Amino acid sequence: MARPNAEVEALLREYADLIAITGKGAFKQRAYERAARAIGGHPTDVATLDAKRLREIPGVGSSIADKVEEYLRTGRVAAVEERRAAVPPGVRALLDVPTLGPKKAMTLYRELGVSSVDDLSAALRDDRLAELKGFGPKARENIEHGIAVLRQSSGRIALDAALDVAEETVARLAEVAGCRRCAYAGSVRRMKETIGDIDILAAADDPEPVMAAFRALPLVDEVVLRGRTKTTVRTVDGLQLDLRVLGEDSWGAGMIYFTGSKAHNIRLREIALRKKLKLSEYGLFDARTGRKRAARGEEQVYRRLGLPWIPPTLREDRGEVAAAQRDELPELVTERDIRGDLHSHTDLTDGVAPLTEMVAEAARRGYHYFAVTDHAPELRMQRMTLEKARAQREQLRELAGRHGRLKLLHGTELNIDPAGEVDWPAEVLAEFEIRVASVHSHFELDRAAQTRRLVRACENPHVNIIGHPTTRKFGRRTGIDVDLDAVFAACARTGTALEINSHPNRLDLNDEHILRARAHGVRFAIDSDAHAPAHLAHLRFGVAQAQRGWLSPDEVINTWTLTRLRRFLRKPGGGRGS
DNA sequence: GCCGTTTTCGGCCCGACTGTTTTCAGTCG
Repeated sequence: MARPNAEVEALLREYADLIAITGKGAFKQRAYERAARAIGGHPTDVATLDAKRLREIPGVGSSIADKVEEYLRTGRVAAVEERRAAVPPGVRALLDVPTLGPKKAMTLYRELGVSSVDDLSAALRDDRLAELKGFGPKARENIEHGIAVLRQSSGRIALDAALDVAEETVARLAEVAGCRRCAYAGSVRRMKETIGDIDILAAADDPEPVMAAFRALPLVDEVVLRGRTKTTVRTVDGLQLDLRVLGEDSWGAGMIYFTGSKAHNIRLREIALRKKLKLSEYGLFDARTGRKRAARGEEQVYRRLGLPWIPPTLREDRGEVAAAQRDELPELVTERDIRGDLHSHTDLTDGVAPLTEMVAEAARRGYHYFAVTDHAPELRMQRMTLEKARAQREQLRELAGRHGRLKLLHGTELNIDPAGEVDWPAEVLAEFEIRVASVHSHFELDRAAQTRRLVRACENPHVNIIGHPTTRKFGRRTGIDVDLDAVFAACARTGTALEINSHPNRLDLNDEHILRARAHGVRFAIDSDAHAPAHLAHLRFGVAQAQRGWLSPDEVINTWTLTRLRRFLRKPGGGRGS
C-alpha cells in the first residue's frame, strides 16, 4: 500500500514501542526508533537494497537489516510477531494518549487489564485508576484531557495518509477494463487538513467490474454497503472508502457533486435554481424540460452557471462563489511558484540526512534557493554549538555553486523561550542569513503570556519567520492559547513572516488562521521543516493549505526572487542582517 | 541494537517539567 520505506518505518516503530512497553532495553528501543526514522527518510526504496546496502543506512546494523529483509521477503517479522503476542494492540494504542507513555500503559494493562482507550475511559469513569501508584488526581486529569484531544481527531486521518490510500486506489481501479475515468474527490481533493472518509469516482458503462475490483482491494477489511453504483468499504485501519460509478457523460457534474463541500454545492444549486436550472450529480438540467445543459466537464457546468471554474481548495463556501460571480477569484499560489524552502534540518541536529543530501534534493527539485536552519543551542537535546553552526556555514560555502542556479542560505531555527527571547546574542544572530524562531516548550502558559512571548519574538530585529506558530500537532496537542490577531498584527508591523509549516501532522498555520492573518497584511513562508530529503515533498500540503487560505504568490516570500527575499530578510532595525 | 581518531566494549541526545514516589520516575521535546 504505502511506500516500502514507510511500511518498514511503521513496523520498526511498532517494534520499538513494544520493546518499551514490555520494559527493559531502553537503548534497544532507541536503536529501533533511530533506524525507523533513518529508513523512513531514506531517499532510495529499501525494497531495492540488499543486506549490505541496508547496513549502509545510518542506525541500521546487521540485526535490523535482517529484519527488514525478512519483512520485504515474507511480509512479516517473527520477532515482531512474538512481541505482538505478548502485548494486545490496544495497549500500544494507549501511547497515543498524551501524557501516557510505555510505563504507565503497561501498569494500566497489568494492574487493571486496560487494553484500549475505551477501557481506559471506563476505568477513569469508575475511578479505578485512583488505586494505582503514580496515578494521582492531576495525572488522572491529564489522561482525561489527553483522551479528549485524541478523540477530537479520531475517526479522521492526516491528509498525507489519506492521499496515499486515495492515489493507490485510483491507480488500481483505473486499470480495470471498462473503467474510462477514475479520480478521488471529496475532502481529499479539497486537501482538507484531516480526512474522515475517502470518496472515489469512476466512469464506466458497466459499474460492476469496477465495483468488484474495489471490493477485492487488499486494504479492504469489510464491505459495508454494496449497491449497483455505490459501494462503501472499511479498510483494515478503520478508514471508510466510498466508490461511486457514473456514466462518462456525467463526469464533470459528478466530480463537482462528490468533491463538495456540501455547502459549496448548495450555493451552486441556488444559482442553478435562479437560472431555472437543476443541478445534480448527473448534470445540470433545464428545470422545466429536463433537458441536459452541461455535465461532461466541471468547467462546462460552472460556465453554464455563469461562473469560472473554481479550484477545489476554495470550495468551502467561504465566499468563493460570490467572488467567482464578480470574477474576483484569487490567483492561487501553486507548488510551481515556490522558488525555495526556508526551513530545513540536517543530521547536525535532529535531521536524518547530511547537509550534502539535503542540498542535493533541493537542487533536484529545481529550487533557486534553499535555507538550512538547524536548531540553535537552547534546545539542549540537539547539542548545537556556535562552533558547529559556523563549521556548517563553511561547509555550505564549499557547496555553493555546485548545483547550478541553487543558492544556499545559512539559517537557524531559534527557540522562543517563555519570555520571548531567543538563543544567541544579536551579533551572532547577524551572522546568519535567515532566522526562523519557534516555540518548542512551555505550551501551558496563559494566553496573555503566550501572546507577549510571540509578539516579543516578532519584535526581535533578527527574527524573520515565526515557525509553526500555534505548535498544534494532529492528535497530540491543540496548540497554545494565544491571541493570534495580536501576533498577526505584530508580524505585519515588524516585517516578520508567518510560517505555513507543511508537515502533514502540523499544517500550522492552518487555512482558517491564514485567512485571518492575511487580513492583517502579513507575509507567509510555506516551508517543509524537512528532517530528511523525502520531506521536502511535504511542501505540497503546505501549498494546499495556503490555497485554502486564498493566498496568491505575492503574499508568499518564498515565491519571490532571491534579491527581493534578501531585502525582506533585512528587517527594519535588523542591523547588518546579511 | 548500533557504533567506533575513546574502536569489539561500554557508551548511547540531554535537560526540564510534573506530579507525587519524601528522593525520583515518567514523559516530552
